[in-house]
Amino acid sequence: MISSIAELISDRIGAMPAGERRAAQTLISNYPLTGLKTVAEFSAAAGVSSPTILRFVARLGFQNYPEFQSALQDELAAQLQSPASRTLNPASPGSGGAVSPMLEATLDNMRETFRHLSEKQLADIATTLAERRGKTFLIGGRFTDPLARYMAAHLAIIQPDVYHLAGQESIWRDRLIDMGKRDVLVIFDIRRYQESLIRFAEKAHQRGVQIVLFTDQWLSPIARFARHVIAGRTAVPSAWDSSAALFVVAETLIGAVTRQLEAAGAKRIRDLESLR
Amino acid sequence: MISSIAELISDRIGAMPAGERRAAQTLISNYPLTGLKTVAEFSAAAGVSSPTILRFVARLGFQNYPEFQSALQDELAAQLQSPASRTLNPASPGSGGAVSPMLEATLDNMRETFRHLSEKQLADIATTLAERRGKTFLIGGRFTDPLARYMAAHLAIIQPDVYHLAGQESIWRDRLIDMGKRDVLVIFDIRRYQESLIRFAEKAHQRGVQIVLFTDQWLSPIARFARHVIAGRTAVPSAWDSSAALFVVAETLIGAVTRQLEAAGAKRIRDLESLR
DNA sequence: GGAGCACTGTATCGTATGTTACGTATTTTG
DNA sequence: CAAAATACGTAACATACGATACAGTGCTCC
Repeated sequence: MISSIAELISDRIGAMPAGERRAAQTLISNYPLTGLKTVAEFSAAAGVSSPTILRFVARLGFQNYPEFQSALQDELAAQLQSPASRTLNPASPGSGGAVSPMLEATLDNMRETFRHLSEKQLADIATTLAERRGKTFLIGGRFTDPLARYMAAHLAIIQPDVYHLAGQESIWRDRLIDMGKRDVLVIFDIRRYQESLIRFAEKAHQRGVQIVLFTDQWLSPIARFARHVIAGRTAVPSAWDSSAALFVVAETLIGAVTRQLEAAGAKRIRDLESLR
Repeated sequence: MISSIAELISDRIGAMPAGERRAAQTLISNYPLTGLKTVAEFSAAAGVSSPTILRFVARLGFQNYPEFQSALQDELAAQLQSPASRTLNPASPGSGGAVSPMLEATLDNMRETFRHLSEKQLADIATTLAERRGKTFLIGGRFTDPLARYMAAHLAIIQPDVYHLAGQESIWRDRLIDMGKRDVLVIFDIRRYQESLIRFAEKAHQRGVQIVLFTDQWLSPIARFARHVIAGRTAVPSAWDSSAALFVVAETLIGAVTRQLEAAGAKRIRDLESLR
């Protein structure tokens, strides 16, 4: 079975005329980037004419050039999104043998999640949470609401006016009345994205509330309304998605907010310390 | 110094208008593939119009869209040629920020936690949860109760009679009446260990309830009464302890229980699948 | 050695793509 | 609250891109 285009090419390169073979070799030698460029660039790189490139692509079974490029992009996407398949490192020695693939996937998810998350972004979000002039609300979906609770439990200690929105939809929907521009709403929403949350986010957005969204890599529709979006990886070899990466981001944010408030010499923090 | 376009974006994303920010977030969440597609596709993915994409690209300093795409391709080329550099921001210079140390510590915690946790232990605990003949109760402390909720949210789907004990102490204390030998109680308790939880665990133990304890490496006093103890590492460079390792163990257990029930051909699992 | 065939490049065409101008909506500022 | 400024989308435009027809070239086989 042929799974990648590279395999497909090396499979058929023998049955190709000279010009197309040059095209194939050029593509393989710089795979898959040359194939993502224009036909003209590809042909120039291979030293052949554009029609030859198109004939080459047609011989591989693609209807047209864009279809060929899409296939390459899909392949690249799969490659980039699953770094696990790329790590040929045979079982790091410190792990001491058979570690569950579940853990490995989770660790990968975290690295990937943070790779797409710069220090600056995190600092910005922390600032949003630390310097908000109004109130902070937190809410989550079916499986992620515990994360909202976890974050709320910490933030509520170092800041006043932190509220977790719990219970029935009708209950927190009515709390929209209290929300305005100076407030921050932290939402956790991974697929399948919940209608009720989306509606809630939209209305909050209309009221000028700043929204911080924790979601998965496919981005909840709420991203439309969000001021800040954190996209965590959720794929693990299990029947369920993993929220572990988002959990770690949440903890990191809690730490960052705490540090900012400390640095700002917030009175509340000093009071807290004197209480301990 | 800014070396990658991703950095450039996250550096300026704060100073962008809403539409362009959505474009930026969409690109980052699926970096860099979205940027390699056409303007129309990019704009559709981000939910904005094409001109917004072009303005976004212009704001990043590119003269036109093709130039932007070329830059992305060059970056990708460099990345593909040196796969080593793809593991996390390699000691990103000037990272006075506390993100990397925090993440590193968390990852270490997980490895350490699982190093002291054999496959067999996990399997045993999963079996305890899967083959229990009575009910499952879950409860946690001030910061760990969300973990109990998270686990309950999943288990309650694949099993009947799973209850999270919430609210005031007096409420769940009274539920002791319902508990007996065939039941399982999952407790999350890290320091400082909560008196109320310890009392509760003791009474449950006296009634013959099987206790599964999630705690930190210093072991909650509840360990005396527990049938199974999971000791997670919690130390991170932050003002707070981290529950991330325990969270991952919880997720792993959820997955293991699910698998066991599937393997046992539980009717409920089949019914669930037919519902989807 | 000549006829047939396959391969490749040049030139042209239609179209999809990036680009720009303009009007409307939204936000910011005095 | 008014007015300016900024941001955003619709629609029209020009370009560059992929596709195709056709002619030239080299090779094979009789």
